[in-house]
Amino acid sequence: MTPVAASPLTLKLSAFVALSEAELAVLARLHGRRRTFAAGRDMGHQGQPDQAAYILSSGWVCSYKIQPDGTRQIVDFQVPGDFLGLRSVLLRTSDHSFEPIGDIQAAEVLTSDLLEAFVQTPRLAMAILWAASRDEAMVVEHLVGIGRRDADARMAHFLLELGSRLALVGIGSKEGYDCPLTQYHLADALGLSAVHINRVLRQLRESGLVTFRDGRVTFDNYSGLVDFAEFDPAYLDQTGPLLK
Amino acid sequence: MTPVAASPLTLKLSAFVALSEAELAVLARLHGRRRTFAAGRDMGHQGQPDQAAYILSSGWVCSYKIQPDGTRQIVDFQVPGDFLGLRSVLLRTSDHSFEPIGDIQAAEVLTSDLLEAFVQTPRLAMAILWAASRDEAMVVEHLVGIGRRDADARMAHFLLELGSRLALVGIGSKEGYDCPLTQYHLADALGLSAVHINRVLRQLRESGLVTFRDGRVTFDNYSGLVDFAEFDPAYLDQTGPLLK
DNA sequence: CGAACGTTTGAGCATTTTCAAAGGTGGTGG
DNA sequence: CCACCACCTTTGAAAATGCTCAAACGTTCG
Repeated sequence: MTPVAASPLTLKLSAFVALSEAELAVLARLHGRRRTFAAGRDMGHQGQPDQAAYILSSGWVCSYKIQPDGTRQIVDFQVPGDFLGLRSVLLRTSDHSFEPIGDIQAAEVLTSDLLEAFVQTPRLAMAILWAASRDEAMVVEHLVGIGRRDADARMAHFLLELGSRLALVGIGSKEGYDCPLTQYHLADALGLSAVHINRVLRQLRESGLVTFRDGRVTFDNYSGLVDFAEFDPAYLDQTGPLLK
Repeated sequence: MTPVAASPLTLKLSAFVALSEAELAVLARLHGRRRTFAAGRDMGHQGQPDQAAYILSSGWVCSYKIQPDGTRQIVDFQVPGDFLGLRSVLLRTSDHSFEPIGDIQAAEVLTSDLLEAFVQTPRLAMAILWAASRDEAMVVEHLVGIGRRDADARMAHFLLELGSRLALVGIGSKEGYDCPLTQYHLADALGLSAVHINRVLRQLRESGLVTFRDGRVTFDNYSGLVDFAEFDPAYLDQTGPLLK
Protein backbone atom coordinates (compact mmCIF):
# COMPACT_ATOMS: atom_id res chain seq x y z
CA MET A 1 0.00 0.00 0.00
CA THR A 2 1.41 3.33 -0.98
CA PRO A 3 0.23 6.39 0.89
CA VAL A 4 -1.72 7.37 -2.22
CA ALA A 5 -4.76 5.25 -3.12
CA ALA A 6 -4.13 3.12 -6.19
CA SER A 7 -5.10 4.98 -9.34
CA PRO A 8 -6.80 3.13 -12.19
CA LEU A 9 -3.62 3.38 -14.25
CA THR A 10 -1.62 1.83 -11.45
CA LEU A 11 -4.15 -0.97 -11.20
CA LYS A 12 -3.95 -1.60 -14.91
CA LEU A 13 -0.18 -1.64 -15.19
CA SER A 14 0.14 -3.75 -12.06
CA ALA A 15 -1.90 -6.42 -13.73
CA PHE A 16 0.96 -6.91 -16.16
CA VAL A 17 4.17 -5.88 -14.45
CA ALA A 18 5.10 -6.00 -10.81
CA LEU A 19 6.05 -2.40 -10.15
CA SER A 20 8.66 -1.47 -7.58
CA GLU A 21 8.17 1.10 -4.84
CA ALA A 22 10.21 3.59 -6.82
CA GLU A 23 8.15 3.02 -9.93
CA LEU A 24 4.92 3.38 -8.02
CA ALA A 25 6.21 6.64 -6.61
CA VAL A 26 7.04 8.02 -10.05
CA LEU A 27 3.64 6.93 -11.25
CA ALA A 28 1.99 8.68 -8.31
CA ARG A 29 3.93 11.84 -9.08
CA LEU A 30 2.66 11.79 -12.66
CA HIS A 31 -0.83 12.09 -11.23
CA GLY A 32 -0.02 15.41 -9.60
CA ARG A 33 -1.71 18.01 -11.78
CA ARG A 34 -5.37 17.23 -11.38
CA ARG A 35 -7.73 18.84 -13.83
CA THR A 36 -11.45 18.68 -14.48
CA PHE A 37 -13.25 18.93 -17.80
CA ALA A 38 -16.93 19.48 -18.27
CA ALA A 39 -19.20 17.15 -20.22
CA GLY A 40 -19.27 17.67 -23.95
CA ARG A 41 -16.79 20.56 -24.00
CA ASP A 42 -14.28 19.52 -26.58
CA MET A 43 -10.75 19.24 -25.25
CA GLY A 44 -9.01 21.15 -28.02
CA HIS A 45 -6.49 18.84 -29.60
CA GLN A 46 -7.67 19.39 -33.14
CA GLY A 47 -4.84 21.65 -34.22
CA GLN A 48 -1.33 21.86 -32.89
CA PRO A 49 -1.01 24.15 -29.87
CA ASP A 50 -1.37 22.54 -26.47
CA GLN A 51 1.00 19.65 -26.18
CA ALA A 52 -0.27 17.90 -23.08
CA ALA A 53 -1.22 14.33 -22.40
CA TYR A 54 -3.62 13.22 -19.70
CA ILE A 55 -4.15 10.21 -17.53
CA LEU A 56 -7.85 9.72 -17.15
CA SER A 57 -8.80 9.07 -13.54
CA SER A 58 -12.58 9.21 -13.63
CA GLY A 59 -15.18 9.49 -16.35
CA TRP A 60 -15.00 8.50 -19.98
CA VAL A 61 -13.68 10.24 -23.08
CA CYS A 62 -14.03 9.43 -26.74
CA SER A 63 -11.61 10.26 -29.53
CA TYR A 64 -13.15 10.84 -32.91
CA LYS A 65 -12.80 12.30 -36.35
CA ILE A 66 -15.37 14.46 -38.05
CA GLN A 67 -15.75 14.06 -41.77
CA PRO A 68 -16.30 16.90 -44.23
CA ASP A 69 -19.92 15.80 -44.63
CA GLY A 70 -20.51 16.18 -40.91
CA THR A 71 -20.70 12.53 -39.94
CA ARG A 72 -18.58 11.45 -37.05
CA GLN A 73 -16.57 8.32 -36.45
CA ILE A 74 -15.50 7.52 -32.93
CA VAL A 75 -12.17 5.78 -33.08
CA ASP A 76 -11.76 4.79 -29.49
CA PHE A 77 -13.01 5.33 -25.98
CA GLN A 78 -10.82 6.10 -23.01
CA VAL A 79 -11.86 4.80 -19.63
CA PRO A 80 -10.23 5.41 -16.25
CA GLY A 81 -6.59 4.38 -16.31
CA ASP A 82 -6.17 5.14 -19.99
CA PHE A 83 -3.80 7.66 -21.50
CA LEU A 84 -5.09 10.42 -23.65
CA GLY A 85 -3.02 12.07 -26.31
CA LEU A 86 0.13 10.14 -25.57
CA ARG A 87 1.08 9.95 -29.19
CA SER A 88 0.45 13.65 -29.64
CA VAL A 89 3.03 14.38 -27.00
CA LEU A 90 5.66 11.95 -28.15
CA LEU A 91 5.39 12.71 -31.82
CA ARG A 92 3.75 16.14 -31.92
CA THR A 93 1.10 14.65 -34.06
CA SER A 94 -2.56 15.10 -33.50
CA ASP A 95 -5.18 14.01 -35.88
CA HIS A 96 -8.33 13.56 -33.87
CA SER A 97 -10.43 15.33 -31.28
CA PHE A 98 -11.47 14.38 -27.78
CA GLU A 99 -14.82 14.73 -26.12
CA PRO A 100 -15.39 14.13 -22.41
CA ILE A 101 -18.49 12.03 -21.84
CA GLY A 102 -19.88 13.43 -18.66
CA ASP A 103 -17.61 15.40 -16.38
CA ILE A 104 -14.18 13.89 -16.09
CA GLN A 105 -11.11 14.09 -13.93
CA ALA A 106 -7.72 13.73 -15.49
CA ALA A 107 -4.12 14.31 -14.52
CA GLU A 108 -2.24 16.51 -16.90
CA VAL A 109 1.13 15.11 -17.87
CA LEU A 110 3.68 17.52 -19.26
CA THR A 111 6.05 16.29 -21.89
CA SER A 112 8.97 17.08 -19.64
CA ASP A 113 7.56 15.12 -16.70
CA LEU A 114 6.91 12.17 -18.91
CA LEU A 115 10.37 12.14 -20.41
CA GLU A 116 11.88 12.50 -16.98
CA ALA A 117 9.86 9.59 -15.69
CA PHE A 118 10.98 7.53 -18.63
CA VAL A 119 14.61 8.23 -17.91
CA GLN A 120 14.27 7.48 -14.21
CA THR A 121 12.36 4.24 -14.61
CA PRO A 122 12.79 2.57 -17.98
CA ARG A 123 10.68 -0.36 -16.90
CA LEU A 124 7.79 1.98 -16.29
CA ALA A 125 8.35 3.47 -19.72
CA MET A 126 8.16 0.01 -21.18
CA ALA A 127 4.91 -0.65 -19.34
CA ILE A 128 3.41 2.56 -20.65
CA LEU A 129 4.50 1.86 -24.20
CA TRP A 130 3.00 -1.55 -23.84
CA ALA A 131 -0.30 0.01 -22.81
CA ALA A 132 -0.13 2.22 -25.88
CA SER A 133 0.45 -0.80 -28.05
CA ARG A 134 -2.58 -2.44 -26.49
CA ASP A 135 -4.64 0.60 -27.42
CA GLU A 136 -3.47 0.22 -30.98
CA ALA A 137 -4.51 -3.42 -30.98
CA MET A 138 -7.94 -2.30 -29.86
CA VAL A 139 -8.20 0.09 -32.77
CA VAL A 140 -7.32 -2.76 -35.08
CA GLU A 141 -9.94 -4.99 -33.53
CA HIS A 142 -12.41 -2.15 -33.88
CA LEU A 143 -11.56 -1.95 -37.56
CA VAL A 144 -12.16 -5.67 -37.97
CA GLY A 145 -15.46 -5.37 -36.19
CA ILE A 146 -16.73 -2.60 -38.40
CA GLY A 147 -15.46 -4.25 -41.54
CA ARG A 148 -16.51 -7.81 -40.97
CA ARG A 149 -19.12 -8.16 -38.26
CA ASP A 150 -22.83 -7.57 -38.64
CA ALA A 151 -24.54 -5.05 -36.41
CA ASP A 152 -25.53 -7.49 -33.67
CA ALA A 153 -22.16 -9.16 -33.31
CA ARG A 154 -20.52 -5.75 -33.52
CA MET A 155 -22.47 -4.44 -30.59
CA ALA A 156 -21.99 -7.61 -28.57
CA HIS A 157 -18.26 -7.56 -29.16
CA PHE A 158 -18.02 -3.92 -28.29
CA LEU A 159 -19.86 -4.29 -25.00
CA LEU A 160 -17.68 -7.25 -24.07
CA GLU A 161 -14.46 -5.44 -24.87
CA LEU A 162 -15.49 -2.49 -22.75
CA GLY A 163 -16.35 -4.88 -19.94
CA SER A 164 -12.89 -6.43 -20.05
CA ARG A 165 -11.21 -3.07 -20.03
CA LEU A 166 -13.23 -1.86 -17.09
CA ALA A 167 -12.78 -5.06 -15.12
CA LEU A 168 -9.04 -4.48 -15.33
CA VAL A 169 -9.37 -1.23 -13.42
CA GLY A 170 -11.88 -2.57 -10.96
CA ILE A 171 -15.06 -0.90 -12.19
CA GLY A 172 -16.73 -3.74 -14.02
CA SER A 173 -17.23 -7.48 -13.87
CA LYS A 174 -18.87 -10.35 -15.70
CA GLU A 175 -22.12 -9.09 -14.19
CA GLY A 176 -22.01 -5.76 -15.96
CA TYR A 177 -20.85 -2.18 -15.57
CA ASP A 178 -22.01 1.41 -15.51
CA CYS A 179 -21.82 2.97 -18.92
CA PRO A 180 -22.45 6.67 -19.58
CA LEU A 181 -22.69 6.36 -23.36
CA THR A 182 -25.75 7.41 -25.31
CA GLN A 183 -27.07 5.46 -28.25
CA TYR A 184 -25.62 8.21 -30.42
CA HIS A 185 -22.17 7.46 -29.09
CA LEU A 186 -22.65 3.81 -29.88
CA ALA A 187 -23.83 4.70 -33.36
CA ASP A 188 -20.80 6.88 -34.09
CA ALA A 189 -18.46 4.24 -32.71
CA LEU A 190 -19.93 1.26 -34.49
CA GLY A 191 -20.59 2.94 -37.82
CA LEU A 192 -24.36 2.49 -37.59
CA SER A 193 -27.33 4.83 -37.35
CA ALA A 194 -28.71 5.68 -33.95
CA VAL A 195 -32.04 4.20 -34.92
CA HIS A 196 -30.48 0.91 -35.78
CA ILE A 197 -28.50 0.88 -32.54
CA ASN A 198 -31.77 0.99 -30.71
CA ARG A 199 -33.11 -1.99 -32.60
CA VAL A 200 -29.92 -3.95 -32.10
CA LEU A 201 -30.02 -3.32 -28.38
CA ARG A 202 -33.58 -4.48 -28.21
CA GLN A 203 -32.70 -7.62 -30.13
CA LEU A 204 -29.84 -8.47 -27.79
CA ARG A 205 -32.00 -7.78 -24.77
CA GLU A 206 -34.83 -9.96 -26.04
CA SER A 207 -32.36 -12.75 -26.77
CA GLY A 208 -31.45 -12.68 -23.10
CA LEU A 209 -27.81 -11.84 -23.78
CA VAL A 210 -27.20 -8.27 -22.60
CA THR A 211 -29.28 -5.40 -21.36
CA PHE A 212 -28.24 -1.79 -21.82
CA ARG A 213 -30.60 0.46 -19.96
CA ASP A 214 -30.42 3.56 -17.79
CA GLY A 215 -26.67 3.90 -18.04
CA ARG A 216 -25.89 0.34 -17.12
CA VAL A 217 -24.78 -2.67 -19.12
CA THR A 218 -25.93 -5.95 -17.61
CA PHE A 219 -24.63 -9.24 -18.94
CA ASP A 220 -27.65 -11.51 -18.73
CA ASN A 221 -25.77 -14.43 -20.23
CA TYR A 222 -22.07 -13.77 -20.33
CA SER A 223 -20.81 -16.93 -21.94
CA GLY A 224 -23.67 -16.93 -24.41
CA LEU A 225 -22.71 -13.42 -25.42
CA VAL A 226 -19.05 -14.37 -25.78
CA ASP A 227 -20.07 -17.17 -28.12
CA PHE A 228 -22.41 -14.96 -30.08
CA ALA A 229 -19.82 -12.24 -30.55
CA GLU A 230 -16.98 -14.71 -31.06
CA PHE A 231 -15.15 -12.62 -28.53
CA ASP A 232 -11.58 -13.70 -28.01
CA PRO A 233 -9.85 -11.40 -25.54
CA ALA A 234 -6.38 -12.50 -26.63
CA TYR A 235 -5.63 -9.08 -28.07
CA LEU A 236 -6.29 -7.51 -24.70
CA ASP A 237 -4.38 -10.01 -22.63
CA GLN A 238 -0.94 -10.29 -24.21
CA THR A 239 0.67 -11.07 -20.94
CA GLY A 240 4.11 -9.93 -20.01
CA PRO A 241 5.96 -9.69 -23.32
CA LEU A 242 7.71 -6.67 -21.95
CA LEU A 243 9.59 -8.34 -19.14
CA LYS A 244 12.75 -8.63 -21.11
CA MET B 1 24.71 9.98 -53.83
CA THR B 2 25.71 7.14 -51.60
CA PRO B 3 27.41 4.17 -53.21
CA VAL B 4 24.21 2.21 -52.63
CA ALA B 5 21.18 3.18 -54.70
CA ALA B 6 18.53 4.92 -52.63
CA SER B 7 16.09 2.43 -51.15
CA PRO B 8 12.40 3.24 -50.97
CA LEU B 9 12.65 3.65 -47.22
CA THR B 10 15.46 6.13 -47.63
CA LEU B 11 13.39 8.03 -50.15
CA LYS B 12 10.46 8.14 -47.81
CA LEU B 13 12.33 9.29 -44.75
CA SER B 14 14.29 11.82 -46.75
CA ALA B 15 11.06 13.48 -47.69
CA PHE B 16 10.64 14.45 -44.07
CA VAL B 17 14.09 14.73 -42.52
CA ALA B 18 17.38 15.65 -44.06
CA LEU B 19 19.49 12.63 -43.18
CA SER B 20 23.23 12.95 -42.61
CA GLU B 21 25.85 10.77 -44.29
CA ALA B 22 26.18 8.77 -41.10
CA GLU B 23 22.47 8.21 -40.86
CA LEU B 24 22.25 7.18 -44.48
CA ALA B 25 25.03 4.70 -43.86
CA VAL B 26 23.26 3.15 -40.89
CA LEU B 27 20.11 2.96 -42.94
CA ALA B 28 21.97 1.23 -45.75
CA ARG B 29 23.41 -1.26 -43.30
CA LEU B 30 19.94 -2.11 -42.07
CA HIS B 31 19.18 -3.25 -45.59
CA GLY B 32 21.90 -5.90 -45.46
CA ARG B 33 20.05 -9.18 -45.04
CA ARG B 34 18.08 -9.48 -48.21
CA ARG B 35 15.35 -12.09 -48.28
CA THR B 36 12.73 -13.17 -50.78
CA PHE B 37 9.23 -14.43 -50.10
CA ALA B 38 6.96 -16.13 -52.57
CA ALA B 39 3.49 -14.93 -53.46
CA GLY B 40 0.73 -16.00 -51.14
CA ARG B 41 2.94 -17.99 -48.77
CA ASP B 42 2.04 -16.60 -45.40
CA MET B 43 4.96 -15.07 -43.53
CA GLY B 44 4.34 -16.79 -40.21
CA HIS B 45 3.88 -14.06 -37.64
CA GLN B 46 0.66 -15.45 -36.26
CA GLY B 47 2.09 -16.86 -33.06
CA GLN B 48 5.14 -15.75 -31.18
CA PRO B 49 8.34 -17.36 -32.41
CA ASP B 50 10.28 -15.46 -35.05
CA GLN B 51 10.94 -11.97 -33.80
CA ALA B 52 12.08 -10.27 -36.96
CA ALA B 53 10.99 -7.12 -38.66
CA TYR B 54 11.40 -6.41 -42.35
CA ILE B 55 11.88 -3.42 -44.56
CA LEU B 56 9.97 -4.02 -47.72
CA SER B 57 12.02 -3.18 -50.79
CA SER B 58 9.89 -4.48 -53.62
CA GLY B 59 6.43 -5.92 -53.92
CA TRP B 60 3.42 -5.47 -51.69
CA VAL B 61 2.28 -7.16 -48.50
CA CYS B 62 -0.98 -7.04 -46.62
CA SER B 63 -1.54 -7.51 -42.91
CA TYR B 64 -4.82 -9.02 -41.93
CA LYS B 65 -6.85 -10.81 -39.32
CA ILE B 66 -8.94 -13.87 -39.92
CA GLN B 67 -12.14 -14.19 -37.97
CA PRO B 68 -13.47 -17.39 -36.46
CA ASP B 69 -16.14 -17.50 -39.16
CA GLY B 70 -13.48 -17.47 -41.86
CA THR B 71 -13.96 -13.95 -43.17
CA ARG B 72 -10.87 -11.86 -43.47
CA GLN B 73 -10.22 -8.20 -42.76
CA ILE B 74 -7.16 -6.61 -44.24
CA VAL B 75 -5.94 -3.98 -41.82
CA ASP B 76 -3.23 -2.39 -43.88
CA PHE B 77 -1.06 -2.76 -46.93
CA GLN B 78 2.68 -2.36 -46.96
CA VAL B 79 4.33 -0.98 -50.05
CA PRO B 80 8.03 -0.56 -50.77
CA GLY B 81 9.71 1.50 -48.09
CA ASP B 82 7.34 0.38 -45.37
CA PHE B 83 8.26 -1.49 -42.23
CA LEU B 84 6.69 -4.81 -41.49
CA GLY B 85 6.29 -6.13 -37.99
CA LEU B 86 8.04 -3.25 -36.31
CA ARG B 87 5.72 -3.31 -33.36
CA SER B 88 6.14 -7.06 -33.00
CA VAL B 89 9.84 -6.57 -32.53
CA LEU B 90 9.68 -3.66 -30.17
CA LEU B 91 6.93 -5.02 -27.99
CA ARG B 92 6.98 -8.76 -28.66
CA THR B 93 3.38 -8.46 -29.64
CA SER B 94 1.93 -9.90 -32.76
CA ASP B 95 -1.71 -10.00 -33.47
CA HIS B 96 -2.05 -10.26 -37.20
CA SER B 97 -0.70 -12.18 -40.15
CA PHE B 98 1.16 -11.08 -43.26
CA GLU B 99 0.66 -12.19 -46.82
CA PRO B 100 3.01 -11.26 -49.62
CA ILE B 101 1.10 -10.12 -52.68
CA GLY B 102 3.19 -11.39 -55.52
CA ASP B 103 6.82 -12.21 -54.88
CA ILE B 104 8.50 -9.72 -52.63
CA GLN B 105 11.93 -8.65 -51.56
CA ALA B 106 12.54 -7.52 -48.04
CA ALA B 107 15.47 -6.82 -45.78
CA GLU B 108 15.34 -8.68 -42.51
CA VAL B 109 16.05 -6.48 -39.54
CA LEU B 110 17.13 -8.16 -36.35
CA THR B 111 16.03 -6.65 -33.08
CA SER B 112 19.63 -6.19 -32.07
CA ASP B 113 20.52 -4.35 -35.29
CA LEU B 114 17.56 -2.08 -34.89
CA LEU B 115 18.32 -1.23 -31.29
CA GLU B 116 21.91 -0.60 -32.17
CA ALA B 117 20.90 1.71 -34.98
CA PHE B 118 18.62 3.55 -32.63
CA VAL B 119 21.44 4.11 -30.16
CA GLN B 120 23.88 5.25 -32.82
CA THR B 121 21.53 7.64 -34.55
CA PRO B 122 18.68 8.87 -32.40
CA ARG B 123 17.48 11.14 -35.13
CA LEU B 124 17.00 8.15 -37.38
CA ALA B 125 15.13 6.41 -34.60
CA MET B 126 12.86 9.40 -34.38
CA ALA B 127 12.26 9.30 -38.11
CA ILE B 128 11.37 5.62 -37.99
CA LEU B 129 9.03 6.10 -35.04
CA TRP B 130 7.45 8.91 -36.94
CA ALA B 131 6.86 6.60 -39.88
CA ALA B 132 5.25 4.11 -37.52
CA SER B 133 2.99 6.80 -36.19
CA ARG B 134 2.00 7.66 -39.74
CA ASP B 135 1.06 4.02 -40.29
CA GLU B 136 -1.14 4.21 -37.25
CA ALA B 137 -2.83 7.32 -38.59
CA MET B 138 -3.55 5.40 -41.78
CA VAL B 139 -5.21 2.62 -39.83
CA VAL B 140 -7.37 5.23 -38.13
CA GLU B 141 -8.30 6.77 -41.45
CA HIS B 142 -9.09 3.30 -42.73
CA LEU B 143 -11.40 2.82 -39.76
CA VAL B 144 -13.17 6.07 -40.52
CA GLY B 145 -13.54 5.07 -44.13
CA ILE B 146 -15.14 1.74 -43.35
CA GLY B 147 -17.36 3.20 -40.67
CA ARG B 148 -18.56 6.33 -42.36
CA ARG B 149 -18.04 6.28 -46.12
CA ASP B 150 -20.21 4.53 -48.65
CA ALA B 151 -18.69 1.98 -50.96
CA ASP B 152 -17.85 4.37 -53.80
CA ALA B 153 -16.19 7.01 -51.65
CA ARG B 154 -14.40 4.30 -49.74
CA MET B 155 -12.85 2.89 -52.87
CA ALA B 156 -11.97 6.31 -54.22
CA HIS B 157 -10.33 7.32 -50.97
CA PHE B 158 -8.42 4.08 -50.78
CA LEU B 159 -7.02 4.37 -54.28
CA LEU B 160 -5.98 7.95 -53.62
CA GLU B 161 -4.26 7.10 -50.38
CA LEU B 162 -2.30 4.34 -52.02
CA GLY B 163 -1.33 6.73 -54.78
CA SER B 164 0.05 9.21 -52.29
CA ARG B 165 2.02 6.58 -50.48
CA LEU B 166 3.52 5.26 -53.67
CA ALA B 167 4.33 8.68 -55.02
CA LEU B 168 6.44 9.25 -51.93
CA VAL B 169 8.70 6.35 -52.86
CA GLY B 170 8.80 7.21 -56.51
CA ILE B 171 6.57 4.52 -57.97
CA GLY B 172 3.37 6.41 -58.55
CA SER B 173 2.08 9.79 -59.61
CA LYS B 174 -1.12 11.72 -60.20
CA GLU B 175 -1.39 9.78 -63.45
CA GLY B 176 -1.69 6.42 -61.74
CA TYR B 177 0.34 3.45 -60.56
CA ASP B 178 0.83 -0.27 -60.94
CA CYS B 179 -1.23 -2.19 -58.44
CA PRO B 180 -0.99 -5.96 -57.97
CA LEU B 181 -4.13 -6.29 -55.87
CA THR B 182 -7.03 -8.48 -56.88
CA GLN B 183 -10.63 -7.49 -56.35
CA TYR B 184 -10.68 -9.95 -53.48
CA HIS B 185 -7.94 -8.01 -51.75
CA LEU B 186 -9.91 -4.84 -52.19
CA ALA B 187 -13.00 -6.53 -50.80
CA ASP B 188 -11.21 -7.77 -47.71
CA ALA B 189 -9.62 -4.40 -47.15
CA LEU B 190 -12.71 -2.27 -47.63
CA GLY B 191 -15.14 -4.54 -45.83
CA LEU B 192 -17.21 -5.22 -48.95
CA SER B 193 -18.00 -8.28 -51.01
CA ALA B 194 -15.89 -9.02 -54.06
CA VAL B 195 -18.94 -8.78 -56.26
CA HIS B 196 -19.71 -5.33 -55.03
CA ILE B 197 -16.12 -4.25 -55.51
CA ASN B 198 -16.49 -5.07 -59.14
CA ARG B 199 -19.61 -2.95 -59.47
CA VAL B 200 -18.03 -0.06 -57.63
CA LEU B 201 -15.01 -0.14 -59.89
CA ARG B 202 -17.23 -0.11 -62.93
CA GLN B 203 -19.16 2.82 -61.53
CA LEU B 204 -16.00 4.85 -60.89
CA ARG B 205 -14.67 3.98 -64.33
CA GLU B 206 -17.88 4.99 -66.06
CA SER B 207 -17.92 8.27 -64.13
CA GLY B 208 -14.55 9.01 -65.70
CA LEU B 209 -12.78 9.24 -62.33
CA VAL B 210 -10.45 6.22 -62.04
CA THR B 211 -9.79 3.07 -63.97
CA PHE B 212 -8.48 -0.07 -62.34
CA ARG B 213 -7.70 -2.63 -64.97
CA ASP B 214 -4.97 -5.16 -65.69
CA GLY B 215 -3.00 -4.40 -62.58
CA ARG B 216 -2.93 -0.68 -63.11
CA VAL B 217 -4.74 2.21 -61.48
CA THR B 218 -5.20 5.17 -63.79
CA PHE B 219 -6.49 8.46 -62.47
CA ASP B 220 -8.71 9.71 -65.27
CA ASN B 221 -9.69 12.80 -63.36
CA TYR B 222 -7.51 13.27 -60.32
CA SER B 223 -9.01 16.40 -58.83
CA GLY B 224 -12.50 15.17 -59.51
CA LEU B 225 -11.67 12.01 -57.62
CA VAL B 226 -10.22 13.97 -54.73
CA ASP B 227 -13.44 15.95 -54.50
CA PHE B 228 -15.59 12.89 -54.76
CA ALA B 229 -13.70 11.04 -52.03
CA GLU B 230 -13.26 14.14 -49.92
CA PHE B 231 -9.64 13.12 -49.76
CA ASP B 232 -7.57 15.30 -47.47
CA PRO B 233 -4.01 14.03 -47.31
CA ALA B 234 -3.26 15.95 -44.11
CA TYR B 235 -2.93 12.74 -42.13
CA LEU B 236 -0.20 11.59 -44.49
CA ASP B 237 1.70 14.83 -44.64
CA GLN B 238 2.32 15.89 -41.07
CA THR B 239 5.53 17.59 -41.97
CA GLY B 240 8.49 17.71 -39.69
CA PRO B 241 7.05 17.64 -36.20
CA LEU B 242 9.95 15.48 -35.20
CA LEU B 243 12.72 17.98 -35.74
CA LYS B 244 12.91 18.96 -32.14
C1' DC C 1 -43.90 25.08 -18.25
C1' DG C 2 -40.97 24.74 -22.14
C1' DA C 3 -36.74 23.32 -24.25
C1' DA C 4 -33.28 20.13 -25.06
C1' DC C 5 -31.96 15.72 -25.22
C1' DG C 6 -32.33 10.83 -25.44
C1' DT C 7 -35.12 6.62 -26.44
C1' DT C 8 -38.43 4.02 -28.97
C1' DT C 9 -41.22 2.49 -32.89
C1' DG C 10 -43.15 2.22 -37.77
C1' DA C 11 -42.86 2.30 -42.83
C1' DG C 12 -40.57 2.66 -47.01
C1' DC C 13 -36.25 2.86 -49.26
C1' DA C 14 -31.26 2.21 -50.40
C1' DT C 15 -27.23 -0.11 -50.39
C1' DT C 16 -24.94 -4.16 -50.25
C1' DT C 17 -25.00 -9.26 -50.02
C1' DT C 18 -25.72 -13.83 -51.61
C1' DC C 19 -26.32 -17.11 -55.03
C1' DA C 20 -25.62 -18.45 -59.60
C1' DA C 21 -23.37 -18.62 -63.76
C1' DA C 22 -20.40 -17.39 -67.62
C1' DG C 23 -16.15 -15.71 -69.68
C1' DG C 24 -11.14 -14.67 -69.52
C1' DT C 25 -6.24 -15.77 -68.47
C1' DG C 26 -2.15 -18.14 -67.25
C1' DG C 27 0.20 -22.11 -65.91
C1' DT C 28 1.12 -27.07 -65.80
C1' DG C 29 1.24 -31.64 -67.12
C1' DG C 30 0.18 -34.99 -70.47
C1' DC D 1 0.91 -28.00 -78.22
C1' DC D 2 -3.26 -28.68 -76.24
C1' DA D 3 -6.31 -29.52 -72.42
C1' DC D 4 -7.40 -28.69 -68.11
C1' DC D 5 -7.48 -26.40 -63.88
C1' DA D 6 -7.20 -22.66 -60.80
C1' DC D 7 -7.94 -18.10 -60.21
C1' DC D 8 -9.87 -13.71 -61.35
C1' DT D 9 -13.43 -10.80 -63.39
C1' DT D 10 -18.03 -9.74 -64.83
C1' DT D 11 -23.05 -9.77 -64.87
C1' DG D 12 -27.99 -10.74 -63.33
C1' DA D 13 -31.65 -11.47 -60.01
C1' DA D 14 -33.39 -12.01 -55.49
C1' DA D 15 -32.82 -11.26 -50.61
C1' DA D 16 -31.11 -9.07 -46.54
C1' DT D 17 -29.27 -5.73 -43.83
C1' DG D 18 -29.25 -1.22 -42.34
C1' DC D 19 -30.78 3.74 -43.46
C1' DT D 20 -33.88 7.77 -43.66
C1' DC D 21 -37.84 10.08 -42.49
C1' DA D 22 -41.32 10.86 -39.22
C1' DA D 23 -43.42 10.92 -34.99
C1' DA D 24 -44.28 10.00 -30.09
C1' DC D 25 -42.79 9.53 -25.43
C1' DG D 26 -39.95 10.24 -21.25
C1' DT D 27 -36.63 12.75 -18.50
C1' DT D 28 -34.02 16.52 -16.78
C1' DC D 29 -33.02 21.16 -16.15
C1' DG D 30 -33.71 25.97 -15.93
